[in-house]
Amino acid sequence: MNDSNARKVFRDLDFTASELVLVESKLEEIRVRKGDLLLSAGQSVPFQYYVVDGCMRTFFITDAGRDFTLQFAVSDWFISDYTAFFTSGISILNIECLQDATLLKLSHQSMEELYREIPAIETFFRIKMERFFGSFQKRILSDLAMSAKEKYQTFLKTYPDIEKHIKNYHLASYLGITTESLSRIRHELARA
Amino acid sequence: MNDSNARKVFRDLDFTASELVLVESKLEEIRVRKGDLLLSAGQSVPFQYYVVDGCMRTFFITDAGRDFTLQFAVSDWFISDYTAFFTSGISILNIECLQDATLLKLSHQSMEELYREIPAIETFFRIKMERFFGSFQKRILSDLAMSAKEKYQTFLKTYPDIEKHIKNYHLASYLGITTESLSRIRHELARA
DNA sequence: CGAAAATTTGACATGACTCAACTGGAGTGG
DNA sequence: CCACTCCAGTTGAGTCATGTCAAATTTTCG
Repeated sequence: MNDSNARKVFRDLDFTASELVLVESKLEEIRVRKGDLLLSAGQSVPFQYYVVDGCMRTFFITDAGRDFTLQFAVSDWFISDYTAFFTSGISILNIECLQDATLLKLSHQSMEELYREIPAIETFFRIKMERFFGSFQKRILSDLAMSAKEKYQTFLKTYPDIEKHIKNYHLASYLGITTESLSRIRHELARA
Repeated sequence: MNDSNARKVFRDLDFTASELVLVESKLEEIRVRKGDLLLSAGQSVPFQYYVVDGCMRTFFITDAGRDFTLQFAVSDWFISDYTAFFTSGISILNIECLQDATLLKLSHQSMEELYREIPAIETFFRIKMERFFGSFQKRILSDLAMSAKEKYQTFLKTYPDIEKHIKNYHLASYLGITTESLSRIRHELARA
C-alpha cells in the first residue's frame, strides 16, 4: 500500500525508478480522526495534504464568530490554506477532519525540490491549480448569481459524493446560509 | 515601446537575446475601445490578454439577464475566461473594454511553446496563478461572510485604483447587488 | 436507554430587491 | 445659449428571501 503513494498522488505521471524513490521520500502518510484540527488560523502553512480517504474541510471564522466553509476535500483531492501556503504567509483558514482520514503530507520545500528534479511535476500542479481555479470561478459566479435554493441544488448535482460525508450545518456554512434556512429549503424541495 | 513588450509582461524575468526574440514573437499588441466586446459567451477562448493600460472586465449574464462582473483588469493585470482558456472549452464569460485599452494577446498554444522553451515562464505563470487563486479565495470568503456594505468598503480599500475607472453599476455588478442598493450604501456611508 | 448533537419549526426582524419616479449632468443641435 | 435627450445615479414604497431567537423534535451514539 505505502509504496504506491507517489502513484496515487501523481496519478497520470510515469516515473522512473529513481524518481519514484525521490517522490516517495517527500510524501508523509498521516492519519487524522474526526474532529481533529489539522491547522488553525494564525499559523504558518508549510504543507498541503492529499486526501487518500476520509473527508476534510477548510473553514473561516469571522470576528463575529460565524463559521464559513471554503472547501471540502474527499478522496483524491488536495487541501490546504493555499493562499498562505503559496505566499509563506499566515493562515486565515482552519482545516478540520470531518471523517477519519488518511492524508499524504507534502511540504512547500519538497514541492520546490520536486519541481527542480522532475519538471513534469510542476506541470502537474499547474494543471491542478488551473482546475481548482476554475472551480473557484464557478463558485464565485454562483454565489453572485444564485439564490440559496439554487446553490444548494447545484451543490448536490456537482458534488453528490461529498454530501454523504457531511452534516447539514457544514453544507449550510459552505453555502453561506443558516442551518434553519437550509432546513426550510430542504423541506420545500421535498414537497416537490 | 513595442520592443519591450516581453519585459512588461514578464517583469521579473531575465531573458537571453534569443529568448527575448521568441517571447516577443508570441505577443501581439492590440488596441480596443471603450464598449468593445473582446469575447462573448459561447466562443472558444484561445487567448489571454495582458493589460498594458486601460480597463477591462469579465462578466457573466444569467438566463434571467442579470449581469455579474467577475473581474476587472487594469494596467499589469491579465484577463481571460480562464476556465475556458485552460480547458480549451467554451466561454461562459464576456470580456468588455471599459476604458480604451492597449493589450498584449497571448495564445494558449504560444504559452505551451514558451513553457517548453523557457521553463522559467511556466514557473512565472504558476506563481501568477497562485496569486490569482488567492484573490479568488478572498473573494469567496468575503461574498460568504460580508454584508454588501462591508464588501463595498473592502473593495474600495483593496482596489482604490480600479474604482476610478468604473461606473457604479459595474461595481454593483461586481459586488452582486443592485445599483439602487449600492447608492443607498454610499449615501449611508457619506453621512458618517 | 439516555444525553448530547443535529435538525426542524414558528414568529418576527431586516437587508436587499423590484418597480417606478425623480434628479442632475453631459452632450447635441437648433 | 437654451431646449432636448440620454445616461447615471438617487429616492421612495412595498415585497421577499434570509436571518435571528427560542423552542420542539428527531437522530446519533456512548
